[in-house]
Amino acid sequence: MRDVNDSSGLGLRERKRAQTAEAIHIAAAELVLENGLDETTIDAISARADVSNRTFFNYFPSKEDAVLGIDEGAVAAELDKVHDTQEDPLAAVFDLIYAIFEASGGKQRKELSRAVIRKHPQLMTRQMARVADLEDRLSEIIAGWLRDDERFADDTDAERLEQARLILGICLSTVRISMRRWAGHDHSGSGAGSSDTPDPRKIYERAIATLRTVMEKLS
Amino acid sequence: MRDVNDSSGLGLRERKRAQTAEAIHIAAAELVLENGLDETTIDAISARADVSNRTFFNYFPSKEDAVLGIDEGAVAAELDKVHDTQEDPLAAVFDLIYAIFEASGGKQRKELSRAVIRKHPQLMTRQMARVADLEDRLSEIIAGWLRDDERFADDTDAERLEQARLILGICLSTVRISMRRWAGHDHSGSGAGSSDTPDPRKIYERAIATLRTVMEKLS
DNA sequence: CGCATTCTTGCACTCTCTGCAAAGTTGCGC
DNA sequence: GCGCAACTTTGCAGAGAGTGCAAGAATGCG
Repeated sequence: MRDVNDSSGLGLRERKRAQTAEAIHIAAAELVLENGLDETTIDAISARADVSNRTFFNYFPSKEDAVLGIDEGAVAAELDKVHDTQEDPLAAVFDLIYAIFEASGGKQRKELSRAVIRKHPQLMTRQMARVADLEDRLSEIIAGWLRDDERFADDTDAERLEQARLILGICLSTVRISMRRWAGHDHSGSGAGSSDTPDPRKIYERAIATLRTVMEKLS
Repeated sequence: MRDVNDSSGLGLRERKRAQTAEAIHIAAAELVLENGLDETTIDAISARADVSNRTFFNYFPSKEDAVLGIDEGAVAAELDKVHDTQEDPLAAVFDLIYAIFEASGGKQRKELSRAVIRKHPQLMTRQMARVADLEDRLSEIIAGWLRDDERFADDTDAERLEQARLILGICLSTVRISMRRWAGHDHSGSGAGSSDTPDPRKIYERAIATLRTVMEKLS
C-alpha cells in the first residue's frame, strides 16, 4: 500500500491522500457530534469533505471507521515492530494495545474522538471488536512472550495460546472501560486549565492499576 | 427461543410463532453452514423457511441474530429473575452470563450453533457484543453484589460500578474464549454419537478455572 | 358468528457497500 | 516539455440490509 520510492520526504500524492483522509474523518466526527451517529449518512460526510460518495469508500470501509479515523495501514505497520523480549506480560500487552490505538491519531483527532465516544460509547465497543479481529495475530505474539515466562513454562503451546487469548481479552476490556472513563470525564471544570486532556499513558497506567486491584480482590 | 414442543398453556398463536422463529433459525444456520455467512442472504433464509422477506424481520433484527437464534424476549426475562444475595461475585457473574446464554436455546439449536460458531468464530464476538449492550444493566446488578462484599466495602459507588464493569468484561472474555474452545472441539470420535456435546456447565466451570489460573500467574 | 387483535406480506424507500470503467492527476524518465 | 505508467476520483449500476406503511388473512374470545 505504501509507496517505497521516497526521494525526499513524502510526495505530493501521499500528502494529499493524508489530507483527504483527515478531511473525511473530521467531517464525519463533526457531523456525528452535531446530528448523532445514525442520523449521519455517508453522503452527508462525503459532501462536507468535498469528495464523492464513492471516494469515501476508497478511504474508509465504514462510517464508524471514518468517525474514529482508523488508519488500517498504520495499525498493520505497528504490528510489525513488536519487540521480542518483554518483562511483564500484562504491561507488555497494554503497551501493544496502546501502540495500536495511538497508531491512528493526530492531535486534533483525539479531542474530536473523545467527544464522539462520549456521545456514542458503542463506538468504543466497536473499536475493541476491531482489535479483536487481530486476535489471532496478537494472541500468537503474546503466547510467544509467555513462553519466556517461567510461570507459563510448564504449559503446552496450546495452553499458552488460550491463556494469551484470555489475557488479551482481559486487557482489552480494561482498556475499554478506562477509555470510557476518559471519554466521560468532564474537563470543563473550574480548576487550573492548562493541559486538561489526560495523558493517554496515564490512562493506561490507571487501567493496569485498576485491573490489578480487581484481580487481587477476586483471588 | 422457546421450546417448540412445549404446548403447555400456550395458545395456537404463540406455538405457531415459536415454530416460525425456530424454522427461520434452522434455515439460517443450515444455509450458513452450507454456503458461508456472507454468501447467505436474508432472502435465501426466508425462502427456505417459507416466509416472506418481510416476515423475517418480524422475528429477527439481523441475519446474525437469526443464525444464532437469539430470543431477545427470553434474555430480558432472564434479567428480571436475578437473585439478590450472592456468594462469590465471580461465580455469580458467570452464572448470570450462563443464564442469559441458555435463555435462548433449544436442544437442536445448540448442535447447530456450535457448528456455525466453529465455522464463523466472529459470530461469538458478535454474541458477546450483544451482551455488552446490556452492560449498563448488568454492571449495576454486579455493583449491587459488590456492595455486600467486604473486599469492596471501602469503595465508593462509582468505583464499585467501574470495577463491576471490568469484572463483567473479564468474565465475558473468559466465556468467549471457552466457547471458542467448545465450538472448536472435534467430537467426530468413534464412540456412540448420542450425547457427546459437552455439558455447558462444564464449560463454565472450566472457564472460571482458567481465569483463576491466569489471574494467579499474573498477580 | 362477529369483532378485536395479531400476523403476514408486498411495496416503496433509504442506506451501506462493491465492481467496473472512464476520465482526470501526478510522478518520473527521457 | 513530453509522454508513459501509476494512481485517484468519480459516476453508474446494482446487490443486500433494514424500516414504515397499509391491506388483507388468521386467530381468539365473547
